[in-house]
Amino acid sequence: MEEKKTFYITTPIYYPSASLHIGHAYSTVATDAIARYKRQRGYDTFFLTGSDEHGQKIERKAKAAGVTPQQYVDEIVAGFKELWKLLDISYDGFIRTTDERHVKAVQKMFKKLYDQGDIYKSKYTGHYCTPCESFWLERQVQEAGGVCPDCGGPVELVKEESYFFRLSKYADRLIQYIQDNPTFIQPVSRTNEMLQNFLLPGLEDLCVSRTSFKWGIPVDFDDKHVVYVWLDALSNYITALGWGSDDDSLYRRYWPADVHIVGKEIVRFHTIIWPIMLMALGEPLPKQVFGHGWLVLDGGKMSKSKGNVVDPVKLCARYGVDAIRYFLLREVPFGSDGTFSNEALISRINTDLANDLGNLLSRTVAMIDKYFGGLLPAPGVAADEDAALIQLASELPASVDAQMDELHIPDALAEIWKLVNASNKYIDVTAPWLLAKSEEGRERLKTVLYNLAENLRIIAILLKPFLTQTPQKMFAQLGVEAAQASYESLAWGGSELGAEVHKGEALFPRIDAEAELAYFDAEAEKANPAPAPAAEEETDEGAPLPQIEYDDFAKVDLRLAKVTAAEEIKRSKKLLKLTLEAGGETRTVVSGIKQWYTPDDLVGKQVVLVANLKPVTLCGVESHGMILAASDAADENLTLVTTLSEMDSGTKVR
RNA sequence: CGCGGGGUAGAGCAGUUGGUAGCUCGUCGGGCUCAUAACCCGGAGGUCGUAGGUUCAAAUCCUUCCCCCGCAACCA
Repeated sequence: MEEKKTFYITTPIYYPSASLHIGHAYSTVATDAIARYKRQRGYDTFFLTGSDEHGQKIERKAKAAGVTPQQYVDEIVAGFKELWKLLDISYDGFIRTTDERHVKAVQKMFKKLYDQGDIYKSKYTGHYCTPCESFWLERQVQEAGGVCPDCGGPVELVKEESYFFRLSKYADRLIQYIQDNPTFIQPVSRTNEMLQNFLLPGLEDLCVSRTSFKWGIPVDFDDKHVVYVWLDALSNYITALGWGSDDDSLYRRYWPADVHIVGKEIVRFHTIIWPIMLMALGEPLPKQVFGHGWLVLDGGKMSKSKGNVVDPVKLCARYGVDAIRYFLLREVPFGSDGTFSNEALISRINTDLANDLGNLLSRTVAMIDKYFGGLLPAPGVAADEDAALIQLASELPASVDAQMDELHIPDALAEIWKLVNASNKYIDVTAPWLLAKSEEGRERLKTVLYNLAENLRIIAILLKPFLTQTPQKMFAQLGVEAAQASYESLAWGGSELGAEVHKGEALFPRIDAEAELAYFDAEAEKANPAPAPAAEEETDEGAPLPQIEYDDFAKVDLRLAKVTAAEEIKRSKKLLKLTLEAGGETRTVVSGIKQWYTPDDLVGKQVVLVANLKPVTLCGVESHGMILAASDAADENLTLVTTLSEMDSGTKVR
């Protein structure tokens, strides 16, 4: 008995700290379409999705909500599953990183890697905020301005004990693998990015445990530690198949994965950390990692405060699942970024779905109804214009395959639409309404309508992986029985003669674009009443800080200083290196004002210096203090603070 | 000179083994009346970011510069 070829495909596992938006829907719908396509072509397919549920952020959010972390994620993950149900996502497995099977397998994996020396215990220094009980990296603290990123309070330098994974040990092997397998990272442009940016410069070992929070998988031989993010999350792709459990039959059947579909932001982890984990475990690597682009919103990035978060649930309710699936699959080249806008969505629905496909079905069925009493006639007289049409229809499956083999989903749909468009044109050329007027014309008319019905049947079958409801509706109107609706019956001429057609509802009612856009505006207005959308950052920054004592203020040593020299820091987009003179003392200050000032602008100017700020190194230059500037929240405008009249430098400012 | 991607008709994009610049939407005009004011045909609209080079021939190859977008490192 010959075994069916297997196909294993995955989405990323999503983080349940908030509801999913259209971007998550995009990844998942695309993966679903590929999975359905492979199943249709006879592959023994396994499609995995899931949720990545651990980490400090979840722990905190749960605490804030007054529930346990488990309760918190349970609720959100239930929402994930609802959305996937709504979008007709045909996953075969749903892995949660809180699943017992996953927890056990990760512990086993951790132990194995530790025992063989690929994970080792070490210490690293970082910053600890006592009130928050949080541990922060140097970088995070710096980004927050030298304070706790969460509460804004002081942090203390501590050493935390951690486990580290020896990425460096396997780097050479991975580089070799990537070079030997040019299709491993897709699109190929990402291959260079990974090699040049991360692999060739050298990998640092990865911190894989934490002691600063508890919501994670405990390291079973050292219970102060929980497994930290990547080891936990990435391993889902094999733990879901039973790796490391008593029953690993799925693992043996499906691994290695044929393709991991991921967003471009996590290509790096899937093409560096994940393969190295597998190498260390002695398991085969996935055949391909495909990084797709993002749906960028028309008015900029999605943000709650802009009121432009696109909620897939609402869209489906308004336009139907297939309209949304079609838009996601068709609009954006798979692998590039694309724009999401209400205009583009409406345009796609109206042009492709309503005008082209829906109307083609409608006019075909109406004519069969009108001219032949609703019964599909046997072909009568053939004519020259038939041959090209039939050939196009016959070759269509292969054309679709050629695109799907490369995961060119939008192009596969475009191939199908070639037949839709050719059919519409065929009606125009053959002019059935004229044929209906004469007896000999009616013989020809039989052929024309048969050909149209047959095209529509083939189109519907080929659409099945992409649209989940429309093909059924088409079959119902065309009177196509289940036996003729399968992929196996795809060959030209499969429509049953005398089948009874049924005029039905429009597949996709045309949308009044103007009215619809007005509706969206009204919704946005409701969700986000005047005054004009305030950016999240703005509200944060604009909010008054708590009152302080004069003593607190007096701790800041502000001085006038004169800029004696200024130069760009080449490696940096933002930084200028300034040499200041203040009361006879010379010091170097690094300031993020490159965007607004050139060195020449600054030399000779009097500025206000925060003289007693702890020194810090930025882009390799040590900075002693900072200079004051006013800037708006969006960082569009910035101006340095100076004096109305010049005073001696070093003069105290208060 | 950190890495990478991109600059082609009003918009969004194809087009790189070099050989008369194409698609979708929009726009203008025409046709048709079976159909969801849908469908079909045609026109207008581009010195292919800039400057130079190779060539009989460059969107395509080489070099210069400009601009945009990610990533990385940075607003003390």
